[in-house]
Amino acid sequence: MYLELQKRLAEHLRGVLKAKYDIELENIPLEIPPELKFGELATPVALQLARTLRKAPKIIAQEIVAALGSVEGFAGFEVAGAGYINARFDRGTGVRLVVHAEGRPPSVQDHVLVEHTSINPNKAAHIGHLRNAILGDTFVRLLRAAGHKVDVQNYIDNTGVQVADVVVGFLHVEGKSLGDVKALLRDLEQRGERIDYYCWDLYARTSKWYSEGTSEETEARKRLRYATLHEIEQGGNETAEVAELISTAVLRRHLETMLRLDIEYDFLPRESEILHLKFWELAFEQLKQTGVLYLETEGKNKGCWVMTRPKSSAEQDQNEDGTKALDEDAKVIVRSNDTVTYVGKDIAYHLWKFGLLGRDFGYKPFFTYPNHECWISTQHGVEPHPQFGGAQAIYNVIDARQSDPQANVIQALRGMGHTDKADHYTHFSYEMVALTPSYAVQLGYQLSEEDRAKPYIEISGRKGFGVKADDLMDLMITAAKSEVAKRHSDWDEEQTHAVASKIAIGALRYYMLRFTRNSVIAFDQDMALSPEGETGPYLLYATARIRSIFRKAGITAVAALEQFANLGPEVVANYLSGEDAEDIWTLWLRAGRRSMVLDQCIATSEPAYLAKHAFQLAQDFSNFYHHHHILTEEDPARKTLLLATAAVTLRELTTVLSWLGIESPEAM
RNA sequence: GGGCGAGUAGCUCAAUUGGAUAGAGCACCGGCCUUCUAAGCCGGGGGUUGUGGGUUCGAUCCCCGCCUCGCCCA
Repeated sequence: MYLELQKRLAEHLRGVLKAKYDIELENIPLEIPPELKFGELATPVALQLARTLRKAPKIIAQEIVAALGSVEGFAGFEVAGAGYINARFDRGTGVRLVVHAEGRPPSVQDHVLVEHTSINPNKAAHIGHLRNAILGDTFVRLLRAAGHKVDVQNYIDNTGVQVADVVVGFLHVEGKSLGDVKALLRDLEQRGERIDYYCWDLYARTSKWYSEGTSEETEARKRLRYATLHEIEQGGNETAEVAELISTAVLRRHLETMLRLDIEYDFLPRESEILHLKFWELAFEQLKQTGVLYLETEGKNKGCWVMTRPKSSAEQDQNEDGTKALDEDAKVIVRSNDTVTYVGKDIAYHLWKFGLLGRDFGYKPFFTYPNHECWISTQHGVEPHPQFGGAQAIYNVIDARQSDPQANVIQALRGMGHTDKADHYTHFSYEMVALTPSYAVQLGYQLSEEDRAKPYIEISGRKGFGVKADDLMDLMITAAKSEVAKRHSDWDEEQTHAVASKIAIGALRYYMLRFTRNSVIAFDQDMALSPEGETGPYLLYATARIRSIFRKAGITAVAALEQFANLGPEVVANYLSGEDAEDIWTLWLRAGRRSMVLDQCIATSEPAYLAKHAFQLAQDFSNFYHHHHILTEEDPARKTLLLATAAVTLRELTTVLSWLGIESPEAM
């Protein structure tokens, strides 16, 4: 409703400004007033024009209102304050728009690529990875809801130092052979144990092992580490085979972990193929040809291929004679020993994403979801396969610490002349997840006095503060279960577990989404699961209450809305006027804001606005619920309206929750 | 040293990207179950938006200086 009426009013205002003042304004500012008494939409446009028109804003506002006349869907306009124009919706029309028009048909059909999760496949996923995956998955749902065609990618760095470390652990700390590792994998499989958990511990032990012993030993271990990394990058040897086995097994576990949160992927591009298919060599040629990279001939970066960083002051780019000055601050892309940096490989990968590389991965199926297949990169793939890459816009869900390398890749694209692509490259950055001190204690960690006073405890492998994603979900489900069991002693184990899982996962997802991206989340299980406040359970409780009403009323929410559609608009408008109807109208207004909030979320890459919207909807409903008793309402027309209000709230809540990846239980 | 982000109520966070009296949640105090789920609702107190200037009809938001914190690069 809001989106339509907003557009309609903007059109009319544009027309008036053109006809009356010969002014063409591209963006007419339209906002939602702080209070309902100011109407449903307002514009400060008269304030804005006061200067150019050399008139008092109030006069301008009055002239605009007079020229507007009547606009369909609006009950009227008035001038308020210093020169605001407040618009009132026609409530009968508004309600009809909410009932019918809130399911906007998808219109855009561009190809968008979202990359998220991207966990190193060398140990179990932890709580920080959950924020990444939940943010990414939610944004994918939002893009799809808005009509975009989206491919979901999960980039796998299976040849990096992290994988090398765990391989060192298997081969040199534990002294296992390739055969032993194979046997271990079979063994774990049989016992139903998790390889990612096994690696979690082994990785910690290996990190410790590096720093132990005499200085000769630590030196030797360091060399071993890089030799192992090198062998993995090379491929075609036993070390690489161990890495492949382990990283693939851990990757499967990660996909299973994410599936618990209803998170799926379409394609898993791997670092190993980027290396073996020589993506970098192609990119290197393009970078040289476009002059983005140049060979440094002096200074500390002598012999390196470097890329100039953006300068704050452009002066220092050239010497007085016009030659290029020595730029010590340039970003090294190829080191003097001919090895390429991570950023270099990333540039190549992103050329592929935009379809600019001129080479493709091989593809094979890897993981089967109920409704589709997830593919993985390989050197020699199968035919036929779906088409990935070549996107018009990309979003990389990567934490804020990576903003510098991400900026480098964007800069390289721009330097190569792909400005349009660079403009559609979004580093979807987010801050870390930490723990509240009390939750860290609850998890069994020893905290110093100083730590207890902090707002949050940073998760650190070194300090030993880590929470595995699966453990966290298990803990939350257990906690939710005991709450459910308290209230529904008649439910069997299966039903209790199913409802508790929905509550726990919903609580987790909501907690990860309610904060804007660049705020640090101090995670606390009790806060996330709290039935009060801005939490998942509070939202789910609202849906459960509405469902309960319809069970008792003996009709479905859909039927209630159909019945309501038969009521005349005048009747509806009549019931929606007056003081005691304000909370009903507020709820309809809120329900009518969904598509507007969706647009805002996508424009700003900020899913938190929808999380907030859902909360406010639930809050408005709770207020409505306590003021109007639906089932005992004696006036049949009014009862129809009240039921429809509950129905539309349920529809909106469940729709928005599904976009947030949260499923609501029938009862709780 | 350079770059990015942040500083808002006792605490954790918002603020439709320059708009009306800066809003929520938690915590605290008081009230509400014989009626659709009290995992709820209603009411109350609580603010010099780090700081000093600037831009303008109007600044939490934009510009400049300073202070503090976090991260990245060197």
